[in-house]
Amino acid sequence: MNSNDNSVNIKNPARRYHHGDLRAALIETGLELLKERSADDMSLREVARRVGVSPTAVYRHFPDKQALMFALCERGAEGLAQAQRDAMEEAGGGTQGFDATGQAYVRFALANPALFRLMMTTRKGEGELQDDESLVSEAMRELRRNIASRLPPGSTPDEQRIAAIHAWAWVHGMAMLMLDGQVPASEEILASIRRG
Amino acid sequence: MNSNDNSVNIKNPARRYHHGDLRAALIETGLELLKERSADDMSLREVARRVGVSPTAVYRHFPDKQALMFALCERGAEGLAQAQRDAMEEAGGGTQGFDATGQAYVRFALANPALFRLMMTTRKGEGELQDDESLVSEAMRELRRNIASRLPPGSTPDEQRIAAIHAWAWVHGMAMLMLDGQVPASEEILASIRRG
DNA sequence: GAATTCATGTTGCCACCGTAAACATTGTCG
DNA sequence: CGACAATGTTTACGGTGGCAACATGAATTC
Repeated sequence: MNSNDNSVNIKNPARRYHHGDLRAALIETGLELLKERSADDMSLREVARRVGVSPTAVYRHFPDKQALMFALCERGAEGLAQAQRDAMEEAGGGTQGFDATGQAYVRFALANPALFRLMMTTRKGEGELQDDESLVSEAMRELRRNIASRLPPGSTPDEQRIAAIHAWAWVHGMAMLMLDGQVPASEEILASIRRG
Repeated sequence: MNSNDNSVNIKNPARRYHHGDLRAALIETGLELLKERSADDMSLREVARRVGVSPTAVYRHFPDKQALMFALCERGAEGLAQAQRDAMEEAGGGTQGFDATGQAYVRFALANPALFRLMMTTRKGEGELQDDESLVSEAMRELRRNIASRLPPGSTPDEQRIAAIHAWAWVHGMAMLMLDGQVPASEEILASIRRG
């Protein structure tokens, strides 16, 4: 009944040589580990240890540690996007919904500090420069769409773009300052995030 | 004529057993290294190597690596505070000055990415909870003072506090998104940081 | 000025890390 | 059944932060 057992062969309870679905297990365990440690303090070896597999087995499924971390980021980005959608829907759209997405952003960061940090510092292609889409900025599509509808009519696309960036920066700064302990993560301050 | 030679004994150009001012040299070299590598990729041993000293010599001046990093943060915080004051003064105070400090904040982050990140993730006492003052938030005193004067008269201290936090979060989010490559660090966007 | 003390270096070591290379086991397909 | 490909393990290497023991030399005391 161990829900963390991502193994496919459940016939024999004894240790099998082949895990069954090691890749998924590594990701799941990695995500759990990120609830206890920062991404920097999380070692590939520890993930492997928890899954009950040798350190180098990981390399059958990920070219290097960074690739594993990237997989964790993808999961995180999904979660953030989902949280955004849920918040918008639950608040019934409109201004209320817009405020709710901002607060949901910060709450997601506070609930998953290590993962959130990792997501932010990880870019899509490991190469230096990117086109303009990162994992996270995809999750921000909702935001961008809603920003547009909240601007005075006749705004140029450039104005919309900048307004979206400013709104994102605002909540993102809030999240980071709280994560870094520079600003208390109090409900009072959380609630003050409104009226983009 | 090596300006990086923080040694006191300059008589003998040959390697001396005692460095002279190793502590200062370590900090200076650490800051230089932070211009090339992220804080995580910077090793205590590499700093020692650059200074030309054995790795464990560092421990005569800092209890552990974190303590060295903390010393770098202190320098960084000074630099940031200075940049803020300079910007305010150069712009001649007032609204112009206020906008200038915000842009100076982001520009400082872009100019010292690794140091800025380190400063933000490092808290004063290594213990969990803090009183409300961090290294960086000291540098933000200027901001807080100016925020107060830009609010409608009769604002409560609480409103002032929250307004300052929002202003800080805004520029901080801008800085982080640019550092993380989520938003281009273009002059256009930089210039859009005004009217707190 | 010589002897002693103490701050400040060094060497050697340990456990841990990421990861490459070689080998072992097992599921799959002809 | 037999061969092959996929997926594990073992071993090993260089790098890391940090501890303990030792070496050096500058400052302090007689």
